[in-house]
Amino acid sequence: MDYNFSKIEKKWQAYWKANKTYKTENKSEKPKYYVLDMFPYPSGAGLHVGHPLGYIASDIYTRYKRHKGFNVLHPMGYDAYGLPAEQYAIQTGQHPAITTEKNIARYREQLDKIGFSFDWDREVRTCNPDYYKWTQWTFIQLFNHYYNNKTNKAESIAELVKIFEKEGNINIDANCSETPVFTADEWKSKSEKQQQETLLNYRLAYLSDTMVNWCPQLGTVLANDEVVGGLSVRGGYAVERKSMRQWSLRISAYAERLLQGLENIDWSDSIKEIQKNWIGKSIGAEINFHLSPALSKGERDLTPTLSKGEGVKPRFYTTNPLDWAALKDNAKKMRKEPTETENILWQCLRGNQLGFKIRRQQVVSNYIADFVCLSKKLIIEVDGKIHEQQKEQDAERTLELEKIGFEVIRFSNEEIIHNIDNVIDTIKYKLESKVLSLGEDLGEVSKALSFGEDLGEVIRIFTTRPDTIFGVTFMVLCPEHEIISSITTAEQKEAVANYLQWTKNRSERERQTEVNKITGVFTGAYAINPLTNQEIPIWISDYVLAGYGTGAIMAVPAHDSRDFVFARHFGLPIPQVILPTGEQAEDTANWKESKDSKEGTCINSGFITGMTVKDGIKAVIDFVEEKGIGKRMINYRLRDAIFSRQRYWGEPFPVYYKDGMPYMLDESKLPLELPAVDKYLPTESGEPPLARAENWHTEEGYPLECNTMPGFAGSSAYYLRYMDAHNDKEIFSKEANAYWQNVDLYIGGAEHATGHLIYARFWNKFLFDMGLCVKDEPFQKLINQGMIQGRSNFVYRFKGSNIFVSYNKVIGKVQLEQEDLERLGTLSLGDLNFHDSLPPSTEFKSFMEDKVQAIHVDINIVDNDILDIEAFKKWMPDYANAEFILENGKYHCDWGVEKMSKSLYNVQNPDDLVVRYGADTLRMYEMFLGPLEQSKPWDTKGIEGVFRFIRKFWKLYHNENNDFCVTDEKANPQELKVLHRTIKKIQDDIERFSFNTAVSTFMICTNELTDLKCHKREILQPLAVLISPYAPHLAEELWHISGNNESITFAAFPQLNEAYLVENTFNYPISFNGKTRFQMEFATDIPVAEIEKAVLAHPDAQKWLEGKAPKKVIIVPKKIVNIVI
RNA sequence: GCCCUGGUGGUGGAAUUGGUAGACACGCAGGACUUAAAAUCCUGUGACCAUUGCGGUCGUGCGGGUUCAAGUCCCGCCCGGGGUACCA
Repeated sequence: MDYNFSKIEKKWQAYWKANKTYKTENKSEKPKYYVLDMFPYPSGAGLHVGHPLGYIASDIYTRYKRHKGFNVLHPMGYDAYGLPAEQYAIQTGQHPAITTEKNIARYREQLDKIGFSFDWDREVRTCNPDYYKWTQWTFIQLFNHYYNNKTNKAESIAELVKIFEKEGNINIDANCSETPVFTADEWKSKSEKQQQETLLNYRLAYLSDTMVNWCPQLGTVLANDEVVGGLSVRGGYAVERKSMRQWSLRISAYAERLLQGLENIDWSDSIKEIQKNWIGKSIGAEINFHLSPALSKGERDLTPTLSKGEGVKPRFYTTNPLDWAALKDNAKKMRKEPTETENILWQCLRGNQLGFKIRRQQVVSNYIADFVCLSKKLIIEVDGKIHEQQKEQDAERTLELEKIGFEVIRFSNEEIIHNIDNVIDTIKYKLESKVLSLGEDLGEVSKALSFGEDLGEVIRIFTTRPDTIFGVTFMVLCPEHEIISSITTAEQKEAVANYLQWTKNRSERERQTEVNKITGVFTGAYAINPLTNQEIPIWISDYVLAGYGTGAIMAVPAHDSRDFVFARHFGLPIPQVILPTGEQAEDTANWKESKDSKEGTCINSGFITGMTVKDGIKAVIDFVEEKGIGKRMINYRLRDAIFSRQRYWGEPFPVYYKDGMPYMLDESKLPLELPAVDKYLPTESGEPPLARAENWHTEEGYPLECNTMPGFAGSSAYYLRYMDAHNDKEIFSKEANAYWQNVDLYIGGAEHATGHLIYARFWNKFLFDMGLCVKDEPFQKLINQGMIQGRSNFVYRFKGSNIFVSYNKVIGKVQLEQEDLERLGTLSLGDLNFHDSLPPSTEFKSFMEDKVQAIHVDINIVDNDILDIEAFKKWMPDYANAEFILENGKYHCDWGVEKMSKSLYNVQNPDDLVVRYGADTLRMYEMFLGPLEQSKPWDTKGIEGVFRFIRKFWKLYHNENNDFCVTDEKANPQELKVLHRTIKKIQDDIERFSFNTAVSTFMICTNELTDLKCHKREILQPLAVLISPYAPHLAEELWHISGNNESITFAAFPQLNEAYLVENTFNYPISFNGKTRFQMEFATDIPVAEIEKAVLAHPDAQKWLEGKAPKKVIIVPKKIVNIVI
């Protein structure tokens, strides 16, 4: 053969290996460039053609950058921990390390055959103790740090402890679990255990009881990104919610920085969007809704029934939450520091002395009454000296209080000091004689009923739409909400208990799949809308999630679809409060769904009526902040990452337990190696496999952690370790990191958007905070290669027979012959006359669809959609006696694009293709398929074209006898133009990662040079460098036989000389009203006016003008001439 | 549902800034070479009309719009792929 690719490729692969051509140094005069691939999990199946797609692209870019004079770091390694190897170990008893080792060897062999320029000296394997030592080390650092909101970075726990010792935690603003305020003294009086417990609230790696995704089949918990639709991503097993004591990483502390960081990195919009959604920032407000007082705990029996007594439902309270919030501090202060006269009077009134319960400094409406008897609605005011100055205000106040049914009596300071007995008598008389009208009577209130104060029982809700607060008609709590037990009324107790039980037993999957099922229960309690003072019923439903916001919502049925269906189902009112732009208010009874409009005007909304949604939101938040009943709040959906796995094949935690508290091993004890176990299964008591290990404790005898780390632990900082892969003193040296900085180009699948790509950014930001790495984003540019889909082939079999019919006869494109019909005689084909009904009719097609069955057929026995009938018969025993109805003597298959999968018989293995066409052809073909980022079907038939091209390229350098024939003859301008046009285009294309068009460019260039019969060194030597990133073996061979002794790897990229590209003439398309009609060639420097003259004079132009004068002539130099008629 | 993407011949795709739509390749058809096959080379290949020749009409998912000019920009839909989901 002319071009012996297998000999050439083996030769140069051996050369590169022997000469360590791709070994990269950490010190160089050259500028650095870091190209990284997402390292693979070495599965037993080996690589398929989808795998190397990204590796080829990154390898091309790497080689290109080397030609451009960069020192390029391009490493590879293995994400070696993982479930498949462990599952295999459980089944076979073989240690997962052995399986992994074997799979890695296979991967390496496959990778080597494709000619990648990885620096294998830097290889990492996450399961290697030298590597996971630093995973463990980083975990210790996470444990020893907390997130300081004031400085917005991670800081040392040791420093935090110092602050606790000095001033407690009052001044600490940390991103931590909920922790009560304590003083320095309180801190010091805590036991060691208590202190450790408190510190766990702060640590970035912390142990806590968490609701986790427990997967019984896998016997482990899973992170949120490992669960989709209630099923595990690996294996598709059911996942349930369960509370377990687990390690978590406080990634939520970094939510804002993870979000902001997206602004400055060059990633695709779609992947940024996925991360933004995953982080899920929502800006809104937390607002306190007070419980309706009469239903506060323990006082239900004392319920006042001021208004129409509807059973136990109260309709009265002395003030509203707003005023209470505003005045409570004053009231309390005034109680503590009474004036002299107030005190004298109080001593006579207190403790039921008069037979009536009197309270002092009670908030009534928006005033603080000095004394009040609620059961008789009597207020007693003591007027000090200032009364003289504010008589008017006091009169007004009296009037207001009378309006709401109170009587006010006043005494002066003098009266009380000099005539206290008289004052008491007056009061007593008033109280005894006062008779309230029916329904107004508050009844006898014997126990202390501090209305205002007990309004302090609040439920905090989170909303992003505070502007809709006037449309709230009920509140919904998540079933886990802790307040439920204390607010549920006796009547509702049973119903609530039943509902809570039901939700508990409902699986996460059921909950998610039965979204349309509306369920809920009324607690019997009411809350007060702080803006309207209306009471709203409090419901419980599992459509409110415990993990988000406060686990409680204010329901706005008119403007939230979930609240809407809930309100409809339970018959709750639906008032409209937002008018979407351009709409009229309507009766919500006629609505089919809510109007969740983000734009519009507030209506029926008190003081925000008429405002836009945007202004309304601001106004309400300002209002609640001012009143101290709510505040601006930002919520993130991002949850802390659960970091424990109850599995064997993962990094052991460097953790031991003392007195039930976790402690970190000393760094000198690292790595803590994975111990041997007898079985890779949980123990009988349900402990993780590590509990089976012997001597799994420290030298002092403290037990070691039995969980292992999850898959993302080892992949979160591997890009940093590559910089200094063999450093046994530190995770990487400062110098190495200072030189390599971060990854310039990262290529990998988009499926890691919410897993690895978030965790790695978090991990990196933490190391950045520690001052270990210099960049706070790990991956500057990210490209997600598209999936390579499979192209499946189908054959059609007549149902109930073993007769296969060729594709075009199924769709009716080719007629069924008389003999075909005879062969099908036993299979009734009905009345259709096929000879007359052709060409294909939909009728025919649907008829046939009913008669035949599509069967997947192995793509390896199909060539160009033509089935190899003999191979098919041998393929499966069932088909040994298959009969065929052919077209033109061939069996044509149908085809379709599906995912690449063994079960669909459409898997392509790169090794076969390398054997048949060579690595260079495979590399170029994978690029030629289409844009890197786009998903596309793998179709082998196109590979022939690339193979032809490569041989044609080879022939530029060789004559008919396959002898090297490059000459030193001077190149002519035409040849130089071809070369430099190619240089320009190839460079442009690589820079914008458009590898498919680059391959086309090589083809065009080769076709042109072939036509020119060009065999000149001046052209062909630079051309070899140009193609070297794509077809490195071919290029290396041509480079050497052209007389070079060094590897082509570091040859300078050909310099573009624009001078060769200058065109003297341009062939103008002449268009009329935008439609191109003919062409005319003009010199590029000719004046526009002359072009116009010449064009209009052209006979063809005259034809199109039809004698009319052109309205306008547009001439864009070197682009187009357009004549408007 | 929401968000992101994409939709161009029989197929993969090209058209980078609004300026000749379909480059390049596959496939297909015809031809050359050959005893034959493979390989190689040449010609044609968006659809429709015309075909003796010149040629003409339509055409980038659909419907509008902006412009001298739209695959490309704007508005409204339809369909495929991916992400996400009671996230308030």
